[in-house]
Amino acid sequence: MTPPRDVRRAVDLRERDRRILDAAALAFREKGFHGVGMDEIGARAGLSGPSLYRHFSGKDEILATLLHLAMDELYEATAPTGADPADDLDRALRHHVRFALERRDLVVLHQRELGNLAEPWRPAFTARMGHYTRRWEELVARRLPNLDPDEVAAVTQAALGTVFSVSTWPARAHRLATTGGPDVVVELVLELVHGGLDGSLSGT
Amino acid sequence: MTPPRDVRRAVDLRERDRRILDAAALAFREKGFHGVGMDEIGARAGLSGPSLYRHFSGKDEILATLLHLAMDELYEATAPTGADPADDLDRALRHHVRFALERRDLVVLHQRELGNLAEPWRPAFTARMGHYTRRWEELVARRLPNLDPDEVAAVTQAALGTVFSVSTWPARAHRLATTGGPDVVVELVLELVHGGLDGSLSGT
DNA sequence: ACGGACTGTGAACGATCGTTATCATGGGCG
DNA sequence: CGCCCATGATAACGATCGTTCACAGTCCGT
Repeated sequence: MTPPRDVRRAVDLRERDRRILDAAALAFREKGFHGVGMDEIGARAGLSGPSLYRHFSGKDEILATLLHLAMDELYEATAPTGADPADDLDRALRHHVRFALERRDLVVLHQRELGNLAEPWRPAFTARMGHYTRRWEELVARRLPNLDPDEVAAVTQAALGTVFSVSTWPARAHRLATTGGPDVVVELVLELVHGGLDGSLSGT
Repeated sequence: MTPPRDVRRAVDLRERDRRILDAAALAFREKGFHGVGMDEIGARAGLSGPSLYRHFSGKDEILATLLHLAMDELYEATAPTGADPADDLDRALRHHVRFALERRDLVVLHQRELGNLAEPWRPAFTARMGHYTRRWEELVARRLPNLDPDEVAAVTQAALGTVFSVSTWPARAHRLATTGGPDVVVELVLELVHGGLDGSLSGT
């Protein structure tokens, strides 16, 4: 009998693969995709470099898998419920800030290593990115109906920039999360973003 | 007679060096520091790979020079005039947004390649980064006096994340700048940031 | 005109990279 | 037990990297 799968997720993994991916994500965040060798990824995961090829077809697939993992999480968070537009946007923002706090490695990769995604993974991922961006712009457009499409796109990117910056905050700014817990950071960022969007309600 | 220099700037260059640096900045932005070879940098600048060593001691120094160039521009923009704190913050923000639009390559490097800065350039640049961050936090703290230091650090990073996101906006969002000119983007981003900061005036 | 400093080139070196080949080990099952 | 497939390790290959070397052309002061 085939094991049950969550069809909406592009990636499903065994436990050993997760160790490899976690090690790779951390290493990629620290030194960049091209700055880390297969031997180092293997060593961090507790095995040798060439053994990684028993789990992935190569370094490129490891990166592609990590980017898809991040996209799984981020895309789901943008699902509209059809209810109050402001609630949908608020929920998406909260989920993103929390994810940027808990999986800094994945979010940093999503910001920095998109350009290093190789064939044949690039087209499929570019398509997913398109859907993701369109959903975000819908969330923003519903909240700010009097903006034209270019403005919606810009405001969306600015808001995402604010949210994702959490994953690159230096230790000084990150202390807020370690002392007060993640919720403190979530509320602070949401206050900033919502305040900015409220100010943009004035129209063109 | 020694040529006159602007002492506040860490970097001063001849014209040929600028071509090399521009080519390197563009290549680094597209493929990442480790993803570009010296031969490619040279080819983009109109010469061969080994010729670059007539102008720089190596690849690491090219990156270090680029990061210092970005820091020259960004640090100057954070100078307080002692006048109205709100004006100082506003001027710094405007300068940063405009710089993130005009020199996307340098700003992207400043965001992504700090970790690839090698010895012996790392300590000096880390020190400059510290001064830069502290000046920014002062600008924010003067504008929001009832925030504690950790909150100031977090709000500062979030605002910088918003501003610097401009340099990574995709084409869709960037069309605002090509159709309406850079000022449209500057005003939009400033409205977002100021709106967020106003909302945070409510205190802890 | 001569000599040296400056700036360019192609060839080549050692190191490291991603990947493959080859072999060892061990658990599940006839 | 004997077999096999999954999973590990070591050695090695070709490619590419950053860098150095040896050399050629050009400009300029004497």
